[in-house]
Amino acid sequence: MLGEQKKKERAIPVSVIKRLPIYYRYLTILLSREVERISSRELAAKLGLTASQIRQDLSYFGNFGQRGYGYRVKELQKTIGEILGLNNNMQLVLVGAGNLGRAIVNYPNFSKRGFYFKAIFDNNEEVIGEFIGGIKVLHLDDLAGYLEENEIDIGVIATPPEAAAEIAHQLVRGGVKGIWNFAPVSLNLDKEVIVENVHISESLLTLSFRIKEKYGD
Amino acid sequence: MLGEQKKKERAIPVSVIKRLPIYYRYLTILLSREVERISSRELAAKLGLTASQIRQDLSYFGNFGQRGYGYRVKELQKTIGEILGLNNNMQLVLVGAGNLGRAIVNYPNFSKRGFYFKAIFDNNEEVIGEFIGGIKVLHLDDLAGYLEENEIDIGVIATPPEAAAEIAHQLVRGGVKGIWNFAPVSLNLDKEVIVENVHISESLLTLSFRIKEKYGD
DNA sequence: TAGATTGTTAATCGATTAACAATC
DNA sequence: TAGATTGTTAATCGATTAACAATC
Repeated sequence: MLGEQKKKERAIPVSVIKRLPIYYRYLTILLSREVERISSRELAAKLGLTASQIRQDLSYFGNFGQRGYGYRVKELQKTIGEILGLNNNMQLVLVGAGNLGRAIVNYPNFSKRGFYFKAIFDNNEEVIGEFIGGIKVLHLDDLAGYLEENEIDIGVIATPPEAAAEIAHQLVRGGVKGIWNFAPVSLNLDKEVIVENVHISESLLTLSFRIKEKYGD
Repeated sequence: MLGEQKKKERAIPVSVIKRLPIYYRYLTILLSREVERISSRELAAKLGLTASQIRQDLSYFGNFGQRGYGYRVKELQKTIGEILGLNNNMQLVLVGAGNLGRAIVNYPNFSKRGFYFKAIFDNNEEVIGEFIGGIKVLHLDDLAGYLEENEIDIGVIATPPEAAAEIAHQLVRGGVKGIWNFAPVSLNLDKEVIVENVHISESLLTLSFRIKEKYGD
């Protein structure tokens, strides 16, 4: 395909990477509505961005548009999916079978996008043996052994903060490529491992600040 | 206090606001360890930032440090808490009593930081009447009426994406100041309302991209 | 063709980093 | 005082926006 050959070798800024999932989600919706084409201007209006920014972002990966026409939704959605690695069949384990862990495992469309939960671990005897999203909960003590015997790409941490550091180390020793961390701690890990943090409560504090700023003290 | 008088009138960049909760969390940990002082250099090392950046950030709000000494942990923690509005007693309602909603309501320390969940709404007859975190689940149909009779600051949306837009509108009509949105949709709302999105799955796609980028296709 | 919209270069804007005088 | 570290200004870096030739 034309786009791939023209792919630039400049490094992709994090800010661009973070917008790709936003594009992907909206294009998927457009696709389900059988919309065939969309211009950078329309897309920008819907997502609260600028047309320039979208064209600039996409240009990092190739030429997907057609001058005078816009972008073909189906093609662009597929290509962004490929850029994001959604066809790479990632194997995941979850540690922490509380409400948050359950919410994550039961999140729809993960398997459709190539993310497969293979095992769940917890240290609470009461939940061990239980099935969540069709997956049996194993004892946390079996995590290291499990990781030795199975090739896992991503470890998901949904435990209380006290437990997170030790679990992260086990995951790293077990050879995961990335950690998706929901525990409210800064994991100081080897730079080799890619860590994506979701610090839920921090965004509530940000919201609180913005409300205070606007409505006064 | 000295700091407050010197407060600058320049607008606070979003990037700075987003780091305040990070500082706050770590200072709270230091405080629990009875650490008395910390320098911008030490703080930077722990949080993966630069000392310059931290000093620059804090200077938006006043002069909290002491030259040659650093920052008093207790004072700085308290001050950042005030900046974030953690003493403002925010009233919240949650819509959506699934796993994610339960995880949010049961998140520790919210009430300690001034966030109070007052009511929970769902449309699933099976959960209505149930108590979650000590709060009774009411029927979604009662949301509008509840908001009329109670002054709520923040509405939390933890529903499937299809329901989110309509609920957001009800929350806005009901007079909330901010929306904390966990549903994977872009809410196109009146600019008056402050929206903070937590799009969990998008960060998994970002992680996937980074893994793919590093380990090849 | 005429109109529309991309892809890309250049200009602007904003955020981070460096440097250092002020000062505890 | 001497050493340390802030607060702040200036320099750098990076990201966004504007502009427009290329072209469908």
